[in-house]
Amino acid sequence: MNIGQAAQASGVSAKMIRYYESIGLIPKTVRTEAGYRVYSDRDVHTLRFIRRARDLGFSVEQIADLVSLWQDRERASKDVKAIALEHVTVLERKIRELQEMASTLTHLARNCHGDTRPHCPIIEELANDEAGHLHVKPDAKFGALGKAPVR
Amino acid sequence: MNIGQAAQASGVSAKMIRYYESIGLIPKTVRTEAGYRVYSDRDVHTLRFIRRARDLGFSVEQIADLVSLWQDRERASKDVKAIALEHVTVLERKIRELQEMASTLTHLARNCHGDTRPHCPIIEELANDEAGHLHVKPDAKFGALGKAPVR
DNA sequence: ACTTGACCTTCCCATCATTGGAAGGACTAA
DNA sequence: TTAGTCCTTCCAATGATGGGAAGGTCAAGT
Repeated sequence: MNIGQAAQASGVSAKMIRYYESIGLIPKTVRTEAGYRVYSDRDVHTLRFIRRARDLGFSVEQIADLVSLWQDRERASKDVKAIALEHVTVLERKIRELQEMASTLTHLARNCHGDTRPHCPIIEELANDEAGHLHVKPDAKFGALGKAPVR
Repeated sequence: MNIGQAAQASGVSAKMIRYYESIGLIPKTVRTEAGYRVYSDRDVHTLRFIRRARDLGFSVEQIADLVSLWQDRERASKDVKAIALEHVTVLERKIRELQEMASTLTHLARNCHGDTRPHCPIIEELANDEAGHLHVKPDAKFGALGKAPVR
């Protein structure tokens, strides 16, 4: 199977497969004489495992751990559980931050007429020198919405 | 006021002030003969406005809009409100995604003994060829947790 | 006057996951 | 043979930010 077919079958783009190989998340594949990468069903299985973990928001670093645990038949389930629960903690913190942002904005928007007049509490709050702070102080983990990498 | 003092007073790092200038979010400042940037209280006020908007998760692009609306005394409040509400929509979608990730993982972890035996539903779910999909399909806006840029 | 140390300048690099594209080789079907 | 699709590697960009180097400037203390 060539990389394109493996990509199709696993849901991981060919670009990302090469990238995962380059960073050592997956081992280097066998090549044809012409240099084409060749994938087995087993490789596709691994790629799907990786894609699902990405869908759950695990970082590549965490996925590397999960993959090796997956392939280790002697592993303790607590090792896997620990990674999962740690990730849940991070997810929940981020959820709280976003909820605070959303509720602050919703509150401000509710008090904004939204008409053609210039008065607007949203702008006024942002410009307010007194307040000095808003409800949310994002930690150094997640940035603005709308641009970050993905999947 | 030099850039360090402006940074202190506004809560925006000197690095970011120079960056914001380079991308045109804030205008080029006056310089001393030696080339030092000089800031007024008004500039600091603008920087604080920007920092608060960042704290609420607005992208630099959105902030550029907000800043120009802020400085336009004739602007209609609906223009500001529209930006805020659009952002709230994005925030809420992201919150939902993260909640689904967290609940899927929590569910799996609850069914994992977390002992020294190898049996682990978390790994099994990730490796499951049948399921083909998990609950969450992140959109192309936000990446894995734990690494993205910020504030 | 000279040194020290804190500040400033610009420039480049790294992050993280991902996409895009260019240039060129390989394969397949007509 | 040729067209078209696939593959290869390499380089660049994304967004917001931090880190650091190399060098200039300033203010205070000796």
